[in-house]
Amino acid sequence: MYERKTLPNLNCGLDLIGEVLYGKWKIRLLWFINQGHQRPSELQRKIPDATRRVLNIQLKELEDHELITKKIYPVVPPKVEYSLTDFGKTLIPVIATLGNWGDENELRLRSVILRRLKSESE
Amino acid sequence: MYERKTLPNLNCGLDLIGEVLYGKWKIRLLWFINQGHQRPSELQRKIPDATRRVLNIQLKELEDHELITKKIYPVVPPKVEYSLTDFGKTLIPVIATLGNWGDENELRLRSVILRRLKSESE
DNA sequence: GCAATAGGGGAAAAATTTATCCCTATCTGA
DNA sequence: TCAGATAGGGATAAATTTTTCCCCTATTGC
Repeated sequence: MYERKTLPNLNCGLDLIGEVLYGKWKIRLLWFINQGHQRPSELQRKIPDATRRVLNIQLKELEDHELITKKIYPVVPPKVEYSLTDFGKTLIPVIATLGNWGDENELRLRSVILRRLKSESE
Repeated sequence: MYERKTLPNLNCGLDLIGEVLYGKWKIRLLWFINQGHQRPSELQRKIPDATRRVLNIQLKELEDHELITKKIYPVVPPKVEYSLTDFGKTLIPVIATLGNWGDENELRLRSVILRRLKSESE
């Protein structure tokens, strides 16, 4: 595992939430787990652009941060289920706020993002 | 400037907001600009851990995404002021939601984040 | 014996983001 | 005249994150 060389800032609320939510797929993982897609293979199907590996890594981080729990059923073939902790559930409205802003401004966002991408590649 | 090799996902609101808010200092930049700290040197003082360079780069991205505007006064020494656009202002409540969650859970977050950092370095 | 299933993990490479270093310019104040 | 404030940029290095590739577990069914 990669070991940080510089310590993160933990000065304010924004630093703190950033520390647990940063990660390309974490927010989506929380969202889908909340929607009842709890098994690793389901999550992979919901997020096909991420590799299995990264999802595992980010799920582990979410677990370490006590936002989700992992339940391993001792059966064969293995069965694993992730659930939000009570703490993790308190994040759902926050994530909803983010998603709503994105949805409400979809057209404009798509436009400015694509414009910037194009100008970069010139 | 670095040129992306893979296109970002822009499927849902979460993807879209992520695209404009990802960046280590962007949220803080928006926050401080909203609080009236509009000049680059002020912003640097507010965010001493970031280098001048990164702040400039991220400010440029925020500008390209139409969240802020940059006004250059033709004086010497140079004077520059950033302001939120109307679009950018709509993000403030969203950022407040993030910061509030972080503040409300400060102790717990600090604890789980530090625990994870320690276990990493073993 | 072999494939399918369901879940993982290590090592190294690639992608991406941030940081470092050094440079430009002008004016003010000591 | 030199230091410091103001704002900025290019090149390169370092840090960090994500992807790729290949491997492992154990059981069931054929």
